[in-house]
Amino acid sequence: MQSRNTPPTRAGGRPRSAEADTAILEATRQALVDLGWTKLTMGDVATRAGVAKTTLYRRWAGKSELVVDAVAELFDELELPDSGSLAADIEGVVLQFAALLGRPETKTALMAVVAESTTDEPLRERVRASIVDRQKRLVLTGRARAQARGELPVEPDAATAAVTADLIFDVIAGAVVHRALVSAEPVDREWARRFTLLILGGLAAAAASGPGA
Amino acid sequence: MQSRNTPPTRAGGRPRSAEADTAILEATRQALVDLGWTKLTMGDVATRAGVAKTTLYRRWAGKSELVVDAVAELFDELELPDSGSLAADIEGVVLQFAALLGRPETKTALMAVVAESTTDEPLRERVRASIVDRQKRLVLTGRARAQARGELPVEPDAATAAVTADLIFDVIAGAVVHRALVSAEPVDREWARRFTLLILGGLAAAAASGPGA
DNA sequence: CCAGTTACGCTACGAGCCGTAGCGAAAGCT
DNA sequence: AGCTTTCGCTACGGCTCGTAGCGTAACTGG
Repeated sequence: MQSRNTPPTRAGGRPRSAEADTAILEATRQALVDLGWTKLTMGDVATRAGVAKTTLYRRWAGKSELVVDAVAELFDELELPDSGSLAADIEGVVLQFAALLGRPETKTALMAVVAESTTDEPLRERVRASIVDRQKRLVLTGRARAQARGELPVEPDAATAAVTADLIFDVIAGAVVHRALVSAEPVDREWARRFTLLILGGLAAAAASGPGA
Repeated sequence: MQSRNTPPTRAGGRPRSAEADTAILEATRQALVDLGWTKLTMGDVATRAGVAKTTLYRRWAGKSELVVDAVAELFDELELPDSGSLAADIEGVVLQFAALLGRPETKTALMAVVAESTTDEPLRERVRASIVDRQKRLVLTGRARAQARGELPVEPDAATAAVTADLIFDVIAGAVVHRALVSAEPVDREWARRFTLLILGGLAAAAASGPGA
């Protein structure tokens, strides 16, 4: 995964402990659950992981980078089972995102690192590579399947196809994040269903469909 | 606006300086621009505003509450000119949101306070009342206009109508925020146009429409 | 005019966290 | 062996936090 910072020079000495790495990341996630982003401190994580504070700073520049790597591992679990239809795939993506955002460690960390990244370009790139792209994969997969089934038109020009994919991704991920973290309302099957109707059929379709199945 | 904490007991003594209030909030916004959320400190804001640090703590519990009030004032400017059609109104809402999110003080502060609010319920309520509801107004206005024009069906049941409104709001606000802050790509007229097509006509319509007008 | 009440500026303080330096010991490689 | 890098530990200056204490300023009611 190339999470930690690579040692500045080449090999030849004592190798970095892989156990320490996993212990630190696990301790970071647990600290996020217990304390939240703000009250999480480097010293506390070191104590929890059973390593010295200096060891953390040898591998990560600071709290933001550490937390990004810690939560990024959770996004590895994301997977999209082929459910046979575009509508079902969208609901699947939505519920997958929602499950991750429901976890307390993700909830408190995700917005915080995004906030940091608005004034820290390298961090933003790290967030993109470690977290955002992992989400995006799901959307691209679902889109490719839908095109294979003939449910969505294939865009011949690669550039405009990429623009469309970006648009779709921002709409889906943005809506789920906003619902879960800003509105702080549950992203359940019912919400996913109505959201899917909106995305597939547009505003009028979503408004016309009542609460029933 | 009822931004600061009301004095605990009733009147009778020296009133709080209104000039200090505006100076503090203005200094807070400027500090957000210069330093960003993380490096902003209460002491620094006090110095910029020309007041004592203790004066800040008499009115706000901490950095989060202060920043919420400081950026909330910016959201007062939000207004939706009646542009005659639902499509144009949606583009208007999107560009209004985008203009606010483009400001450096809003950019760095908004995600930060949302992150804080995930582990601080009173703060979340404050964010909702001061910021989110101000955005929501625009969406509700546009929706009502569209229904008056016959562009959207009127939902008779108040409960389901509210659910639909919440859904639409999360989709629009979420997409804009995600595009601007997570993907960190510009929300320009072209993007607003394509987004509007997607919201109005659904996925297939958005994909079918090429880059041209 | 004068007592009562509240806000203000200022100073000072203990507490906590940051990020780094310096040390001796451990663990690999050639 | 000898070299190189990591590790745990301790200690440190610097910064921010949030509060306490004081004398002064501003406004109100008798």
